[in-house]
Amino acid sequence: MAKPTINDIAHLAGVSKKTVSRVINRSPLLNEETRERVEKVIRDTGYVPNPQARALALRRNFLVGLVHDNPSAQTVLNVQQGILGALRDTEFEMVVRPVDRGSSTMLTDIRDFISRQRPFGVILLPPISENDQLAELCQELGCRYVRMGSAQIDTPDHMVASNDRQAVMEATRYLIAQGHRRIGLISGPHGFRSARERRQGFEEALSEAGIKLPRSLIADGNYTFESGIAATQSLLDVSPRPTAIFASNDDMAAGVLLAARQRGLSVPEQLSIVGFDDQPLAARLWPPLTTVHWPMKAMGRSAALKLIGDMIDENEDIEEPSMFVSTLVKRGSVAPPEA
Amino acid sequence: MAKPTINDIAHLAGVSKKTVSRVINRSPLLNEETRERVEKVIRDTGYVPNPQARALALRRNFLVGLVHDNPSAQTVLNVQQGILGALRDTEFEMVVRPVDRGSSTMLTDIRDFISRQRPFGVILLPPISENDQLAELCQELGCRYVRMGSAQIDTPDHMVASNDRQAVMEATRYLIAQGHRRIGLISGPHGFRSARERRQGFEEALSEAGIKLPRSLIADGNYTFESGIAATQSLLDVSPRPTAIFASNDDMAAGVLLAARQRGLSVPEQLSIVGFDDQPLAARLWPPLTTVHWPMKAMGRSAALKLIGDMIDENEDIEEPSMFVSTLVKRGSVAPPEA
DNA sequence: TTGTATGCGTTATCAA
DNA sequence: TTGATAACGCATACAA
Repeated sequence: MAKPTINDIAHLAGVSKKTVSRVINRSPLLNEETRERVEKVIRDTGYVPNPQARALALRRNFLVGLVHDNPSAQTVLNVQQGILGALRDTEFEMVVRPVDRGSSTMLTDIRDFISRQRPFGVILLPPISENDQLAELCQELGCRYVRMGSAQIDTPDHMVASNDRQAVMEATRYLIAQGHRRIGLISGPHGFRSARERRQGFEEALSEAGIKLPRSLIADGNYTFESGIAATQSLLDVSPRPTAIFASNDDMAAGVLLAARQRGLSVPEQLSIVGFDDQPLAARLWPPLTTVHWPMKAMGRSAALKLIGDMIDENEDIEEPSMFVSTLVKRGSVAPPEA
Repeated sequence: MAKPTINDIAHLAGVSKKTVSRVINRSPLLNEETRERVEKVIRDTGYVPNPQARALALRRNFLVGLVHDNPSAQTVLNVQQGILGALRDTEFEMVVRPVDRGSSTMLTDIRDFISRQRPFGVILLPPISENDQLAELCQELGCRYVRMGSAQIDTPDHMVASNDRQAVMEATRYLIAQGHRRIGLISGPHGFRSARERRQGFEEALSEAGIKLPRSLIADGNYTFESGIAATQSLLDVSPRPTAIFASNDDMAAGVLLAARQRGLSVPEQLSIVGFDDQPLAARLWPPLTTVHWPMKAMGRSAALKLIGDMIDENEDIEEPSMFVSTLVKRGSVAPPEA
């Protein structure tokens, strides 16, 4: 049989379409036996409402857009899992929209996407989430949005943030507590808010301990494995060389590990390493990487709930948190410096 | 201004809706100046057709479903990139649908998804793509589908496969050519077609070289890092111990590396390792992992094009390949065995 | 080459 | 508590 429509159900149940519609939408003003009769027909026929038709009539659809520019594979996936967990058992679907932040047409591309699909809302991943023009664009187009990122750069209803600065401060304090004084930093790319926050957390922890950080112990990275290798090479050329390195993400930390090995330095005995992200990779390296856990899955879930919360919450008073704390995961890549 | 509709455009251009519709759908029978006049209005107003309305009228929508059960983060992401590349500049969007293959309701869940959303088509990832009941379900529901996997288990129009067996044969031949005779295998989970194909490729290469494989050199894994460690421990207990190990995926190969290190074995001098997948992880390990490149991105692209090809091809004669070859990537984890 | 009438499956309005 | 009728925005059949 062809797919039944609301008309078929109405006919079979001997009621009007509107009544069927009321049953579907759990309208309170409905005779109980009418409801049961209609529900039986729905069950028997396996009828499901057509989302496209609903979208047209309601003038809103059930798509949540995930707009991103490949922060890192694992990050994207964690966020997706979080979002999909929140969307589970709702009528919402997640559509993924990758963009190219290097392209001059990025804003136009996103504008086209939003004005074409008119998604119920969009979730913006870092680093493009840091782009204020993008947020303004969403406002202008009347599209709900939630930004994810490493600092509170929007109002709580539009933002799910991690406190990267605080987390890196704690990680750095841990290195200091282990006895390290010469600690190198590999920063993230210029212009990334996450890079700035992590760097500031690092610097604050040092200054709080009264440690002066020579400029030579700060190396530029761009979040790639290769940049981690290159940055480490320059850091290890400094004399006296650092006894520990904080890399602003795990991929770069993996590069540190490789570069250290190439120099014949043993980790953690001769060089301690701390990363950021807590990707699966971190636990697979040797020694396993001490790193900051970035709760992107939980944040993705929260972002999605912020977006659709109003539509599904029976009890609307559940307020999604807009700030998440990252925690240090201690594994094997940190030890006290050699005498 | 509210979003303009086809009616507004028709009105502004002084034509009927149908004419506007013809312009949108590039109907050939249209007066050139009429077309230009309408197109100008469309440009000026920034009009874009409503996909939901189109979907309703056309009785088909523009959603491509990606149904999977988390093979591995990187695999999912590679496939997504491939699909999204193919969908780029089309009116199609990708919706992601994770399911739980362990759950008894998996088929029901997917049935609900398909009959509710009525996606234009679905792409099924391994391992659930190997489930024939799932393919039958798609047929029954009249939903286009393409299965991805490690062997040709459906007709070419429904299948994008990699030739895992062939690829593993070549990888194993490479180990043999290096002089290895005692080679251990860590298999994938029972019931996975990819596991079977890879194992068979391994066994065929050995038998072709006249090498008899003792049962003790085959260890069961389940594609996780941890299972790679456990399997390696049992393999290295065999006496004489193997000089090389083929792990059926990279995560397990990373486990081999770790377990070897725990035993104090140097890689590749005392133990050679070959993996499968060519995840980014493979290049970040030390030594970098020799592994089989699994072209999931290209396969995802091909799967998407197979699905929507008819709708977008100007020249319909481009036949998407249904078989992809995986190639061996030689890095540092293989060397001749010690004397 | 263009327009009219009608349908797609749902919800909203307003009256019964 | 229910139903008739009109949207929603677009496409198709059939005329003109």
